[in-house]
Amino acid sequence: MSTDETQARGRSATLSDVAKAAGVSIATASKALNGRDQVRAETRDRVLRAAERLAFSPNALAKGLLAGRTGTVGLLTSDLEGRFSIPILMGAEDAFGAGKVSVFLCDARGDAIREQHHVQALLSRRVDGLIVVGSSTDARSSLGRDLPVPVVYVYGPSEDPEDLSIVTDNVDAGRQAVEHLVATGRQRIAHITGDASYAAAKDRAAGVTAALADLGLPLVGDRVMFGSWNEAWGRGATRLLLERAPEVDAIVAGSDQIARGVLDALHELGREIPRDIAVIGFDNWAILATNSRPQLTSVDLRLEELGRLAAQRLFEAMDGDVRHGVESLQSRVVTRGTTTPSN
Amino acid sequence: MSTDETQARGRSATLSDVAKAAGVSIATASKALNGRDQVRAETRDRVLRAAERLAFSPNALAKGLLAGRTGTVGLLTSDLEGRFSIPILMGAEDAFGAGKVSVFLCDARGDAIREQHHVQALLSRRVDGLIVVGSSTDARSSLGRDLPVPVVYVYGPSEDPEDLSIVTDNVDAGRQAVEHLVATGRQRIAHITGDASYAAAKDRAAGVTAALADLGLPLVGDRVMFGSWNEAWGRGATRLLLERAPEVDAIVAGSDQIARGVLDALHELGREIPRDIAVIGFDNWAILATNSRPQLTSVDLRLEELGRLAAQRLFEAMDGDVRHGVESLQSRVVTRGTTTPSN
DNA sequence: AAACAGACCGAAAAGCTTTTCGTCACTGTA
DNA sequence: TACAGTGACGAAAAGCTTTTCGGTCTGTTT
Repeated sequence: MSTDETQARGRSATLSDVAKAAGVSIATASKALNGRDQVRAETRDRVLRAAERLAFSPNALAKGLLAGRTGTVGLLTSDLEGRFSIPILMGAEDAFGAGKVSVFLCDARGDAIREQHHVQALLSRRVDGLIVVGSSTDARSSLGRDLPVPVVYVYGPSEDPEDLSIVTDNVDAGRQAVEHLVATGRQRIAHITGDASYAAAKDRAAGVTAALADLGLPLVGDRVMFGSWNEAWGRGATRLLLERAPEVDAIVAGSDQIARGVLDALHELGREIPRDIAVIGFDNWAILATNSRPQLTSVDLRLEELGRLAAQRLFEAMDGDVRHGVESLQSRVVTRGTTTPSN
Repeated sequence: MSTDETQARGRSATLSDVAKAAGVSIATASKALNGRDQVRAETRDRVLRAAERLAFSPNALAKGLLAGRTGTVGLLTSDLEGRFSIPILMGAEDAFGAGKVSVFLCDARGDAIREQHHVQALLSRRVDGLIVVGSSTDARSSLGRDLPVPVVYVYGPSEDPEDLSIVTDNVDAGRQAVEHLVATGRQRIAHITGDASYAAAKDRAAGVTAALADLGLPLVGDRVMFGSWNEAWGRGATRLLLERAPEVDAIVAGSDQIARGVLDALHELGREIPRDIAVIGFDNWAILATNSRPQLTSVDLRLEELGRLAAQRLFEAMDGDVRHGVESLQSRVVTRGTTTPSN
């Protein structure tokens, strides 16, 4: 068949191909496809059909080159497991609107040089903004003030107060854990948590002790039990705790992992949960929380919401509305079987 | 100070700015920066210094527009947890070489429409290729044969044998699990696994039964115990199994999650691990495997390697060396305390 | 009939880089 | 002296889209 589809084989169709196929100029084709007026309905139709037929998809590179905006952002993480990054990515995708903005995900693996490398690559790709996900809630070094695009730090704040950081309020999270336990009738509360060198451990512990003090309740075991972020510590600490303070009727575990260890030890020691003793964790990590016996009540740090807010702030910053400092989000308790005798 | 850095405020420097600052033409500046010859050493030096001073970073959009290659690939996933995607992403990043290629990560969340949307967005961004990560090892529908860029399916294969898929050999994985148990002295082996509608469950079970048959060993419990992919099933199935066949001395669990449930139940029933009974899982998911008591021996599905290979195949396909069909990778047993009385 | 308005469309520039090819000056040679 | 050859550099095109502005054509008004 003789055809005027002169589009080269393999190359995807260009606007010029569409225009030729529809028998109009490039300018008219562009206007027709972008819903501009100044195009007769019949002409627009012809162009749209041609575009459809050729599977035309406008070249975002050319568009970005022209507009100065690429509709892409970089998400820089060091979170090897994707435990934080993925929910944050999803929240960001939601906020941006699917398809409107695409996200470059880069994993620096904790290596500053690799991170610098990635930043360079992202800037040369002309991302419209950068989201930096911390590997912990501890403050991390800033990417610097002189980047040509806005940056939002998430989960772990930047050390530079001039930067904008979006974090979960971990002190409040600790407080909420205690308040939930008290609301479900507990009075003798202990706290087993992770490595004291982590801000997450310190902050949650501060919230726990402050809430207990406010309520006039003791911290059972006399002090916060700092240790490591794993199940083994949860088990060991629980055994120690029950020896020293067998009257304990609730344990705030510093993470869901620790909580799993706590539950394990409690089972072994013959305590029934939640009748004899309640347990609450942090992170609300489904794989851990919904598979324990009973299912684990946990403080959800609202990572998707963090991502959504970060994306929104990034948008605002692109439009010139730049903010500074740390913005905190409240966490929220997700109630399951370890604190309430549901099913 | 009077300056010839006429680069507009805020806009990042362009090659034209550099050329002006160095007092040469754009063409010469380009050649100097890209190591082309036909540039005098002194001139090259001047250009390099100017570029440094202006923090010049070449616009990848313009380069991509010209070259027809963008140095970007799309990674399309439906794996909400990032459990498969992140290791695969990291493997791919490794293979591409950090900074040379950037990865768009898109999560379709199991929604075909959203997926189509993302594919469109990626194509309009002119990615050089696509990696599709399945949400399970079951075959998934193909993106189609008429895409303008090569596609590699990872973890779960495409239904279309014309596509290239890179997967772990789950039958072999099941076989390896049995062989490891036998090598460590077990003879009475049972298999508790997930939902029989999943290819992963069926394949691993096939490998287990085939290996047992080859070795002339019985499948303890008489049949594969299919159920669900969670700890509760692992616990329940273990209790059932020990009632029916108390002589069992090893359990192949269909996943690390199930294995955790198995371990839990075995503890409750007073069996000592690995003295009385050994347990092996699949996935080698660190958070589960290294936190159990004892630590869990598991079959590693080598996701990073999968990602690396996918990236490599994608590269080859970009260069015209297109392959078809399913390429299988062997898994590998990671030995820990539930099969060998180490520490 | 002449001028005008309005609707529709096309030419061209801008955005940035790479590459090709042409230009220029200079050196060595016939 | 004239010429070819060479080394260094610049002009310009290509890659694709959007937008502005000017042009054409039809129909209307005085």
